Amino acid sequence: MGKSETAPNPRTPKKASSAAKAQARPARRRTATRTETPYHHGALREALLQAAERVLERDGLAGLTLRAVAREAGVSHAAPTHHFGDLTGLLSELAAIGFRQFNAAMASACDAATTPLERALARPKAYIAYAQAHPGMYGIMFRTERLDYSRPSLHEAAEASFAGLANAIGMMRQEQISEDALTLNQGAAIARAWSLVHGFTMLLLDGRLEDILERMPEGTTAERLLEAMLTAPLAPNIPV
Amino acid sequence: MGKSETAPNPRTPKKASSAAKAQARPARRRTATRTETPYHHGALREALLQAAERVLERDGLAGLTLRAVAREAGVSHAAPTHHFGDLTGLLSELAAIGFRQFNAAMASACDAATTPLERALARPKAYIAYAQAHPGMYGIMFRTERLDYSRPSLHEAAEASFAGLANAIGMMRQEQISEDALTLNQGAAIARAWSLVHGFTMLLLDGRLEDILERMPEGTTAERLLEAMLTAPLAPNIPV
DNA sequence: TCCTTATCTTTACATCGTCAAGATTAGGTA
DNA sequence: TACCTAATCTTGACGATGTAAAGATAAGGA
Repeated sequence: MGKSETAPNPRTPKKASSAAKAQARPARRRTATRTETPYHHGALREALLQAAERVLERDGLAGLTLRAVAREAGVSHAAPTHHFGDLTGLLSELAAIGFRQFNAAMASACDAATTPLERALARPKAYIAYAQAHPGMYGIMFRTERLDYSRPSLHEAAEASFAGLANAIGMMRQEQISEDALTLNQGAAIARAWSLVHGFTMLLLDGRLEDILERMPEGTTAERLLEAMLTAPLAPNIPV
Repeated sequence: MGKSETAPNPRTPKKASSAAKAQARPARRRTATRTETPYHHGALREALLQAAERVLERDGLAGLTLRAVAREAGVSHAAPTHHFGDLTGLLSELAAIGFRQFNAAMASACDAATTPLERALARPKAYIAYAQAHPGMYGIMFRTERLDYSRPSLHEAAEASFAGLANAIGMMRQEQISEDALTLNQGAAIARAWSLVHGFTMLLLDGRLEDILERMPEGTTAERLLEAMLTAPLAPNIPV
């Protein structure tokens, strides 16, 4: 596609889109109509984040570049810099959004559960369901190396995710889990639950579980395998 | 560092390094000494893979580029193309090497174990030990999206890794695990073991377990947490 | 000895992240 | 209201990357 990088700003007008035509825009003639594409966007930061989410869903992790996001939002390639600093900044803010979506999905799944077994399975199921529905977002959150957890939004969202996990483990073990002190068994339980579901999800998204699924009784889905993994009895005298 | 990309090939002479000096090499005068830097490397493929491993250890995943590998090996930036096709090819061959190292480490750890408990813990411990010792390599194997499993070397090495896991699970369960048919419980056991250790390793390498480790009894190491995670009794009536 | 082919270099191109400088406008201040 | 500072956005440039094409060089068989 010829789509030259230096083409005039094709941002779509937000309101009063009428009478906005035949604008060759030779160099930059503004202050007249004002309805076409204002120099100042007004809410570019949010627009960029939404554009990034679209690009991520459309082109995957590899296609998510600063310039692609700027193109998708219809601004110049350097516009994101002012709002996010650099690529790490954009990815971090996007990851924060992902964590919030993620937490919300697990919380609502948890609320809908009634029996103890349902409650125990609700979070893991919601976990992999979110990852399968938004693999790009999950990759931003857990696969990328370029994340800056010193950013408050990301730090808070990730912290909330961890707190939700710890809380769920506490509920299952029917004991209070303190904020700043964990027993060995408590830490082990949290690490086990997190590792299990996170590892399963990574392997699933990477297609590494297909070998297993193919060799299992036909019709075995990933969700069924997850359920079996979480509930199947352990062999005697064997810790894992 | 001025290190111009077009500087004359600085490959170090392999043997007979004497009498190889004062070579301004104005344009390309070869066929005379032959001891300096032959146009044909002779074993460039292996040299590139070793260079890639060095670059990976030195500069991490982000620094591992085709051109950096070529520089490290002292050849032109397009030389790797002929041997690996593209970046995916190089990464895939490197990942295959990683899987072989990985399998060897786990196998030897397994052989050294005597008691059943040791045998059960030997593989997981060797798994995270390898990942901690070679985080770059582990990243190539499990974090990169650019891997081509249709390459025979990578396919075989990854398959061997999986077979080793399935075999270990079979030993622990004291049952034969067939090549092409898995019961639900067998598949669940394999998925559980793999997910647990893989997830734990990813979280550990990403620094996401530090929050947990800090809050646990002081002196708790990652290895201790792993051990507890694998052996701590599960709470009653709770599957996870 | 010659010639085909594999190997390696050179050159070029599109794309990327990032920086610096300029253009434009919003919003407070007189 | 008029101005002015600062925020916002664009333009242009730079070095780095992956990849393709074309040329140079040497290896190995005919």
